[in-house]
Amino acid sequence: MAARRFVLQRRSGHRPEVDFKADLNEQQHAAVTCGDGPKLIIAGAGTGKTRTLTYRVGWLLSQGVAAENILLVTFTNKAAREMVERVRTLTRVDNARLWGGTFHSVGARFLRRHGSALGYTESFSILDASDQRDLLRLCVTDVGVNVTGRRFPTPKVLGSLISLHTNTRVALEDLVVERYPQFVDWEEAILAIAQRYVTRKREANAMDYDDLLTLWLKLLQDDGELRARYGQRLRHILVDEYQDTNIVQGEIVEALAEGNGGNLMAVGDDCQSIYAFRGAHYDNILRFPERNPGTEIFKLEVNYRSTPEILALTNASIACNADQYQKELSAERDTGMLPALIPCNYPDQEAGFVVERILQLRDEGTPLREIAILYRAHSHRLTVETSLLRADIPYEVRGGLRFFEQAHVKDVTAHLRVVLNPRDEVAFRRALLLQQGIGNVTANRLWESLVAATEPEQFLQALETTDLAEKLPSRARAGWQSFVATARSVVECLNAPEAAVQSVMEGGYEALARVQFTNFESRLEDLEQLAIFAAQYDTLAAFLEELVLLGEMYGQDVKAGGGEEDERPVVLSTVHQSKGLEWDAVFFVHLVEGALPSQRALAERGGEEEERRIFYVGTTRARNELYLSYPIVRPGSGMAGALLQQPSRFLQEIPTRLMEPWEIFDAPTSQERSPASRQRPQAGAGAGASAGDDWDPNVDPVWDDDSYFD
DNA sequence: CTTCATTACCTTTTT
DNA sequence: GGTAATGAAG
Repeated sequence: MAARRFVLQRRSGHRPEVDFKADLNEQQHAAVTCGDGPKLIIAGAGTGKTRTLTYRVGWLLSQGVAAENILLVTFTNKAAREMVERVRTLTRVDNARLWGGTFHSVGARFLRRHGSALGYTESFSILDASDQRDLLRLCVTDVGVNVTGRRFPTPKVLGSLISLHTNTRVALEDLVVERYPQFVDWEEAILAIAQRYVTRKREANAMDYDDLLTLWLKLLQDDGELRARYGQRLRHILVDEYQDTNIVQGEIVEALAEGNGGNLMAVGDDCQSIYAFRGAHYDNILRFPERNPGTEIFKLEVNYRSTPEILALTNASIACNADQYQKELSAERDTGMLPALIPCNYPDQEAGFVVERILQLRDEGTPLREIAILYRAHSHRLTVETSLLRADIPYEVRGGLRFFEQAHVKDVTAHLRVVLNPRDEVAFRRALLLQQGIGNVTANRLWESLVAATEPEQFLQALETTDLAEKLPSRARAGWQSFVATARSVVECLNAPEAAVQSVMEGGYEALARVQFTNFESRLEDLEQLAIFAAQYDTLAAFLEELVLLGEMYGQDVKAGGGEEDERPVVLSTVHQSKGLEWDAVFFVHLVEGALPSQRALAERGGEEEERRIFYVGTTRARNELYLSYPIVRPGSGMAGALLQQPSRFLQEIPTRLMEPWEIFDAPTSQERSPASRQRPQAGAGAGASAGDDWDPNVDPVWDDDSYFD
């Protein structure tokens, strides 16, 4: 039979038609079209960093570089997706083969392929923070410290200690002395636990977040051939948000670049480095030129995002930091309103202001989705959230517990994990302990007498052939059988994640959830969502990996009713989570000493500078309007305990002409006229503040001369 | 051995 | 409002 010939066009070789000259300013164009070798792009806030990176990828493609020869590492998955999407629309090239993602997700991909050299199988588990705690708890038992009597660090503290140690390479002993001097007596035990933890992870065929980086680096360092192979393949390495990389990440990209002739482009803004707490290494960006000889530096200094007024304020603020690349951001946009400074008497008044002003903005035509409320720490959002709820303004909270990290989601996925990776003791125990009549001791016995297995079918066989069932105490038998039955049904679903989730639910978890949780309805809804989410994936393995590494779905997203039906809500977010985003109007709340800068951060080296950068990142999110507010009184519990707070030093150090002070007055409502219904926090006698209806002269800032803060 | 109740201690930021 | 350690009852 004669076949008809059908020629597929090679789309990846297709030359995109993009007018690089017209689309970019001079600085951007220079960075986008530069040649080979190490490059450092210092991109100020709002200067088109994403655009530049996107066009750089487009440029490389237009020069005939194949998509699979480009590695694009970004800080969040969201940034990665956005970037890939923008490249696609820009070049209309199929770039599915572009390697892109966070360090952790790229590391996981690498280790799935090459982890066997370190004794891992392809289906190793990834431990999140709570798995890490569970495993550490076992290690504490292993080491056999007597934790009664004297205080011993909790698994959580141990976890953060170990993590900081791996990410900063500071010796554990020193970290204990520096950060937890109260535990110096336990130094020996802590070291033993840390060692045990490493062993335990290997035995469990599991890696924590940090392993995804350190083991990746280890393979690259140990195996020159591998390094060369990846260098060959990844001809162009682009790293976003370089200021937030840590030592390990820095060495990973340098190791990769060693194999590709130093073709490494780092993009970032040292002024936006705000992740020191998890080991971000400021020197990575500051000393990049030293570490990579021949580095060409580009600066993007034209700000397209904010009004000149907002930019003047942010420039003035960040100028107070000494150690940085010199750059002067210039505004491109037309003039707008001065940033507003809003001193409030107490948190409720601050929240009232935010709500009232948001309603005005909405009336004036700013959609809610173009408004954000930012704060330093999650706890600062509470009063604002309550007021939004009362005013019926839809809002969305970014952050909090991630979807995957909620107990009920982890319970379900533990069943899937242990089937996929039968050496995962953490998952095994978690799933088994849910059963009635099985506790710690029984779970231990079962684990120990189980024939070691690495494959799902093998595991199932071990579960079924083992004569454990007869030896179990009678109260534990039903639970064990139920566990085995669920495992059996999950094994059937290795290529059907949705069905796997459902079989765990039907295998008894739904019934358990109804009994265990008071809010079981919303939890069951979550799990339905989980099943729907799972349906997108072909295999259990892919599903689980996406969940733990790309888990940007948040479970606590609160959406108040009201408003227009499909009106996208106001965003409430920590500054950290707002990184890379922008809004027309930004309310930066709770700007008091102790909150921003936070008390604890100030105790650390470089703490004040880091906090100032947080202030900088927050304020630079605003396009048109910026509202800086703070409550003066912190209400204590009841009548006593109220405290006066100082406005943040980051407000005080800004020249006053760069802000416009707003005065807040309470319009008495009918409710408030009746003295019995007053709900204001009462200030303590010693605080010198009272909470009457009238403007209190003790709290009222004085608006004369040049200072608002005397 | 398991399970449940009670207590103290938090809470900076996250892949 | 959440977690972790502890103790007592079944």
